[in-house]
Amino acid sequence: MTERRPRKDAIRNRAAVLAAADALFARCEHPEEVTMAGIATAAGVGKGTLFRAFGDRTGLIRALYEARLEPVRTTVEEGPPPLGPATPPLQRVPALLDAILCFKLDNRHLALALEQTGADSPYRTEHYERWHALLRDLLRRIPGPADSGFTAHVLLAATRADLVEYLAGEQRTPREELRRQLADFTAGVLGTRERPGPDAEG
Amino acid sequence: MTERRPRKDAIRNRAAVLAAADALFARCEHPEEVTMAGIATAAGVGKGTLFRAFGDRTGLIRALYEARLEPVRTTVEEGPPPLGPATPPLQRVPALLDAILCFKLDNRHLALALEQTGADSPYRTEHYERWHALLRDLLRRIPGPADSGFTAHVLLAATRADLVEYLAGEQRTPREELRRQLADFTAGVLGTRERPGPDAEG
DNA sequence: AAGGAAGCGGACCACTGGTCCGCATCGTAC
DNA sequence: GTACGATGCGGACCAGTGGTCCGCTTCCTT
Repeated sequence: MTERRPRKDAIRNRAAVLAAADALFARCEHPEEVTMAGIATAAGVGKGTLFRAFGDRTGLIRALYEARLEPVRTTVEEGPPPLGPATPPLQRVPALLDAILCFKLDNRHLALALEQTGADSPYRTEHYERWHALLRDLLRRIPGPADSGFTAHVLLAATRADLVEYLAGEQRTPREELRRQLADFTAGVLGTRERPGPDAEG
Repeated sequence: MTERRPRKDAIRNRAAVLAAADALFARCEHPEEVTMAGIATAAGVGKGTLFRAFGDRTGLIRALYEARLEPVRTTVEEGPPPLGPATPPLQRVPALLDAILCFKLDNRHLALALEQTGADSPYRTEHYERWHALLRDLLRRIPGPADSGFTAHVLLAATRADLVEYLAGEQRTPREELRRQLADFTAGVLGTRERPGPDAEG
């Protein structure tokens, strides 16, 4: 329990590094062209400081990602409907997926950088496990013969960073259309799709 | 038009490189520990030969992958049902996805190596475009309000190499169970699942 | 047989993530 | 305020990667 508080220069440097990295990832097209040395320079610190504070490149990216994701997580875990825990599963599942999709759209560069850290599978990260567990539990409360765990994986795969990047960034699919497509697909999986209707195909 | 045939030593070397790379990828757990120099040494050629024949690392992996995939492609394009073109969409879609899943299970290392080539998105490859176009066209012939293109992307995302690796390799999901889960999910998406309640046109 | 084209190979290069340790900075005890 | 040990800093340094280059070898053609 002798958790000594970090020194104030350490705190300042950590913040500077995170800010610099965030800016660099936002500015650059391909995440791999953001190097550790570049981040260090941009933050005005030495490389050693980066590795001391975050362990390695993956650790830095993960820290950045988690920081950005934190508001979403809070809203999901203790916010009001339709994202919060009080929402019935049939509405919460699509709301959750939409929130994740929007997050990835708003943080494409970061999400891409994180998933592209080839070293370890993107499935063994804490935040993936969390989303998956939540989604799986929600799906379990919705009648349907398909395996909830697998369905949760596939629904999450529909929001993978590189797919989102491909559709939104390269194919220029507009944000709202992408959201609608995901919602439609989700509705189909959940069986909540409105029956024969005027589906205005755009 | 003046396509000169390659010299015979070039042909021999190319084959040797492909064989050596295949063996190395099969032997190693993580694809990134297979280096170009290692492949060259194992094949008994110089590094220059690798790059001359395949352009870069991605080119080599892609060539290997396409070579392995070729039988599947042939079966799909001109084979008998349920994979061949004579099959009605409602049966061909699940058959196609099952074939892709099995292929990835049988070639996990290669598929992983290919998808992990972070440089370019896995969505802009020739074979992905081919699978996607085929799947999308099949889906178009099945009534359903969801966007066929997007649905095709998500169904293909369900067979992504790292997800398959995670489920089969790390979580030890048995092959047959994985196939069943994918089939179940697909059936749900297609609406071909025997449903107790409201059946749409099907 | 001879000449030129195609291909070879491995030293070489640029650059990366990551380490290391002498030195500056900080928090604390007096 | 000052002295002092602990904490953190920084950038030279390292190992190892993908990729290039060019003198030399092998092959094909005539």
